[in-house]
Amino acid sequence: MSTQQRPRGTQDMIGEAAARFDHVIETFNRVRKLYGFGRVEVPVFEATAVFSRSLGETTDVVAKEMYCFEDRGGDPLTLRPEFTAGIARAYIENGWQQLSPLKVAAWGPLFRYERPQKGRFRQFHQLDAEVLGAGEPASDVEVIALAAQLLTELGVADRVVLQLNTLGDAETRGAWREALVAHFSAHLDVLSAESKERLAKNPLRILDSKAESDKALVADAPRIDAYMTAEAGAFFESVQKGLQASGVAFTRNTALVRGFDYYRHTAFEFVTEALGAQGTVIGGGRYDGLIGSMGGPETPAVGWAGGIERLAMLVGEPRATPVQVAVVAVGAAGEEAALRLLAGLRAKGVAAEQGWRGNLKKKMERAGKSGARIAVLIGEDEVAKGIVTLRDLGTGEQVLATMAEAVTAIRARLAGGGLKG
RNA sequence: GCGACCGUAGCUCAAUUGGUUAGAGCGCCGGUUUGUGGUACCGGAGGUUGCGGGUUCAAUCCCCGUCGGUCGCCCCA
Repeated sequence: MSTQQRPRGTQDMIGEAAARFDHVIETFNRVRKLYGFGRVEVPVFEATAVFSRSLGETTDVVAKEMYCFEDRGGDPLTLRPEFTAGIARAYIENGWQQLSPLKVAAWGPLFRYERPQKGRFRQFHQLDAEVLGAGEPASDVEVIALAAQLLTELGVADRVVLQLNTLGDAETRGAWREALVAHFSAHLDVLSAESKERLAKNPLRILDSKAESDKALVADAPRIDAYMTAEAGAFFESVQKGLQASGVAFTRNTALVRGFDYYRHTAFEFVTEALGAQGTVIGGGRYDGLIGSMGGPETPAVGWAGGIERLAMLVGEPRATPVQVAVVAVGAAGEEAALRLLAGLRAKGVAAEQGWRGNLKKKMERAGKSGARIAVLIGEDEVAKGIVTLRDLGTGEQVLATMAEAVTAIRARLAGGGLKG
């Protein structure tokens, strides 16, 4: 492995792993259309400032996790570490406020220079759904319901719980934050080293500290509910009612927070126990302050991102999607007829392939492994008589069909469940 | 960036206290069957034991470094 090795934290996938990955994306694309989310395409790299300004210069992501480079013209660029900043930039740059409320979805690779672990990679992939230009709590409900249905359709809902919290409006958040700083500052002696760090940079994060020594302090910490403005309280209430009406179960987690100041109101995470420390499979919230802080019009927005690798690890064996028909040319005599038949089948939407190599036995072996339900044999005899031999690979029974009607006969049999019929 | 554990055929794993030529199952290739797959039997290919250095008569095994993975911290999907 010393010669050519993939970069740390990247992955090569084939077979089942690739199929799981693909299954997550296909399910996402299907479900997001049910909610009227169109596709948005944004670049994989952006001017570095797009991320450093939106995420904040001092955050870990910007300070030590971004893949930054200069292109040949000397422009500072960065491989995207998240979707939201690029989408927000595009919204501002292209005047998409005219289209608001804008419901968009994306998926693709993201890059973070981190220490890899299970479910954590340097090139990883996320699903993303955003509503831009809507401040109504119903839009929060909609994006969360989309995520919930995605998890249900992936068959992982029973192993994932939705944790919900609110960060309030700017006034609420500010007052709560002040109270938290005061509370933790009064107990510096027992605060863990990590949390002292957080106190300066990101005090809300102390709430989900894993340090034993912090637990008691965190339990006593002021709760946001005591600082909630009437408006913020009503908003949160409305989101919760909406989720109930939508049939989406959730639990309140008062320690669930977002570090960036532009996050307001709703914060949520879909969490599993099955992936160790990387338990969050989908995380999101409302970020009403972001687009304004990036120099755009003040624009309310809410959205989420979900880790494709993490979801792929949770889904069961994806149902295989083998070809339906294996065409077997027996000797040189059948080769052209086999190609004609393959073209005819595929044109009619029947998944079909042929094994190119080996004698009949080998080709049949390959046909069996392909998972096809029907093998079609075409050799000298068939060509001479203008027929094909259909073999049911499940039962082994064989019938003949005319070459001219082969495609319809095969389709009928695939629909009918076998050669009989 | 910090701490701990791990690294043997494509995959999952063996290999006595350091001791001949590093084995097995699955998979792959070929044959038993010159127009018939899945089960069976026979055979074959495939390893610089991640890489580099050290200790030793002798290293898959002990030591150091490095690369990669895993688990946790930070942070986060």
